[in-house]
Amino acid sequence: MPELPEVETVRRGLEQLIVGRIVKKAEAIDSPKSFPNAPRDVEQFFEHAVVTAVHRRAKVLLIELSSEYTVVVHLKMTGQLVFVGRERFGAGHPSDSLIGELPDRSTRVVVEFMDGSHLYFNDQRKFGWMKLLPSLEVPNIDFMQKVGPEPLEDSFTAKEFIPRVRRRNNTTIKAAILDQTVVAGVGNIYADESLWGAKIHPARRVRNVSDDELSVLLDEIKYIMKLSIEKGGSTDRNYVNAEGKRGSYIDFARVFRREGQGCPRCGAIIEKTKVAGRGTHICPVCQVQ
DNA sequence: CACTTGACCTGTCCGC
DNA sequence: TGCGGACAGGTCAAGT
Repeated sequence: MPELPEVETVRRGLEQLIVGRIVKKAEAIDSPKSFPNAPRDVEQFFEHAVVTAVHRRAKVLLIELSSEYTVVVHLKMTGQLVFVGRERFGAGHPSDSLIGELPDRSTRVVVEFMDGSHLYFNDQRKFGWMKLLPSLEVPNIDFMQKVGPEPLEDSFTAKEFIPRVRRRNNTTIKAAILDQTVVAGVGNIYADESLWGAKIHPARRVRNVSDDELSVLLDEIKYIMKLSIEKGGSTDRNYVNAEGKRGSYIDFARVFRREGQGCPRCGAIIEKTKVAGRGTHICPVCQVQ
């Protein structure tokens, strides 16, 4: 669900909404797992800290504070970071918001700013997490050391992509591009969409996929992710941006969640199967096993 | 070592 | 209407 385009959309929203705001306090609600080192040990690093920047690496958000600490957030499946300005209280809800009054029962962490606005970390399934780390330590954490290159960097070309995928030569192409150490940010939606774009069956072994096909696949990954960012990401179930609003990429999806409908390229009926343990959508004509 | 599977959770949907 | 079970999918630990 939140994959690279969704996390990037949240990042852009937060950059507009919370940079420059001063934290009053942060509170973890009822779920130590969502915020392993909160609240007692971390309060002093939040209090009166100014939000200086919001960055993204792969599917992780990095909210930098003037206290030289960084809030690291992974939304996993159902995580949301929603900002609510003071003006929203009493003003009713925007009609395009997917969420109601906050906090609600999925709220795990509440950050209150000095001006009365709030940032809510909601997570229905509790897979997501927030951690407060010294900013200097962030590049050294295990995740940062292992995660692969950003696919949208212009410097990331087929020349870098192909050998990284071929490290997983013995598995399926879908499993390979879902591997975050191969390339950052691809999840189930954009794996299916880009493999359809490149006319590659997700269950094919990497060793049976040519370099030319991998090159096309990288182009498709870049194209799909850029398009999805333009559309504000995919709202399949839970995903919302920093204003609580849905993204519209799913309306443009060619195969994801479109089983039983016609392939936009050839008209054949799109099928749903399982590859790499995930629900997988294919055109049985365009994507030959 | 490389790869696959199961666990982590909860809400939703489907069939009985 | 209620209930059990399957399903959703990002990541990591455990298993093959």
